[in-house]
Amino acid sequence: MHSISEENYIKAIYHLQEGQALVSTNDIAGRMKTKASSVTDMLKKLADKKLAEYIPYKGARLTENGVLCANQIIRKHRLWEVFLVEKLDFSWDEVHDVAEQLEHIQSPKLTNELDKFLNYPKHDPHGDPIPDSKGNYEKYTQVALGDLEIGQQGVLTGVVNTSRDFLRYLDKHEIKLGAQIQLLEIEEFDGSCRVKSDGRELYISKQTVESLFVKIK
Amino acid sequence: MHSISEENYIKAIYHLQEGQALVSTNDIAGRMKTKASSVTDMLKKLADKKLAEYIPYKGARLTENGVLCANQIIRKHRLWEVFLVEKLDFSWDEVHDVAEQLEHIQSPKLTNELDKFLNYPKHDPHGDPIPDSKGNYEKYTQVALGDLEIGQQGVLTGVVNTSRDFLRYLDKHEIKLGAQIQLLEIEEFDGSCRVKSDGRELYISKQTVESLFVKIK
DNA sequence: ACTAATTTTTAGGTTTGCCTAAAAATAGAT
DNA sequence: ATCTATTTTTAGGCAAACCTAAAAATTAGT
Repeated sequence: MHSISEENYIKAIYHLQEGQALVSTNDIAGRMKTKASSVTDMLKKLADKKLAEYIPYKGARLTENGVLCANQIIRKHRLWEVFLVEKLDFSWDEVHDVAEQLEHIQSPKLTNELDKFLNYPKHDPHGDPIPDSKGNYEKYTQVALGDLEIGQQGVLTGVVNTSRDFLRYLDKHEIKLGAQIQLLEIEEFDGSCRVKSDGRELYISKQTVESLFVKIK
Repeated sequence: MHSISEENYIKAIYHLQEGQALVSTNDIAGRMKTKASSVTDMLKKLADKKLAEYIPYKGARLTENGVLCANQIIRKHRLWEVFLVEKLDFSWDEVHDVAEQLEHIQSPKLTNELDKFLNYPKHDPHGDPIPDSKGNYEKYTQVALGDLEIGQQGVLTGVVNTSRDFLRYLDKHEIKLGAQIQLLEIEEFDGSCRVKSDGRELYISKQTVESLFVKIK
């Protein structure tokens, strides 16, 4: 098995290697809030364990095994987030730190039973997809709310910005994931939008529009 | 906060100090499956943190603070056990290892919300009492099934032996916690008993009788 | 292309929690 | 009461995961 520290590095590399061919030591250090020298130590260890390929001075990326491992951690993280929000009345902005702890619990049975208990959710409360027990997840087309055509509608599936303030703002205006949302008008002057969600019309700022993702058919 | 290792020692001392004035280094080492020298190291640290009193060569016991801490860990452990059995279809004999991991998750909100979600259970699936958020728990009189008077009845509240085999045996014979159980007869010759549980009469061995606890009024 | 700036690695150190082996203290037996 | 056996502590080490500071490699500017 892998230590919690190893798992955290795996997760960090996974998120950083999106697109990138190789992830730099410094980028990992930034994300992990450690020093570059600590990252070098760990990269050697992950390479020894065949979880990452590591080319000194060039960078690293996860092997197939490493990606599999990352998917399992992310699966657990996101399932726990669903649990916290749906069953224990946590709000979006409170789940992250706890899920960060829960994602390291080792018990395939626990993970799979939790998945069943939650009715095999496909997305977490932020709209991010939840990998299944084999590591596969739904890669639907997400598009920024602001990129919809006027009059077009979609289902709110995710947020880019996960700052506490932003999530509180959404809660306050009762903008919920899974809600149908329709773009009615874009104000030329400041980029703000008039949208319709759950039957209510509301105005939202350019910044908010850019932080919301919708799934379109 | 306390490390996972510290928490495990606190829990071990708590369980061992029942009755005892002081718990010996060796007893702790036995329960923790470590060496006595490691225990000495940790006792010094716990004493520094005012979680235990430690008298070299004599032994240790938890301070009031240490007991409070132990109660919180036990609270979490037992709440998670209820969750696993009631919500995720785990059986008695599968919950321990997972609960052992989950008990270290740090989030008072999580613990209290879980408690609420489970409807403030008073006992875990083994019949052990669950401390409330202040560390108080119901100390009812538990008595070994074999110590009942002939004809007396009680509610099955706990098991001493938690070996897989034993728990499976109970499941197989549908002997469940919370069931009303009445002692009908003790066989002089081998100590086995005739009991009545949930309307069914069954014979159980001396060994089993000694491993079952009942709550009497 | 060569030097300067940046990035990355190496070397050596710290803390936590464990270990073994030896020394010290306590408990038990006669 | 003394000697032996057991328990406990001390001393010194090891691995994981972090750190700082210095050295080495890479990248970038002109």
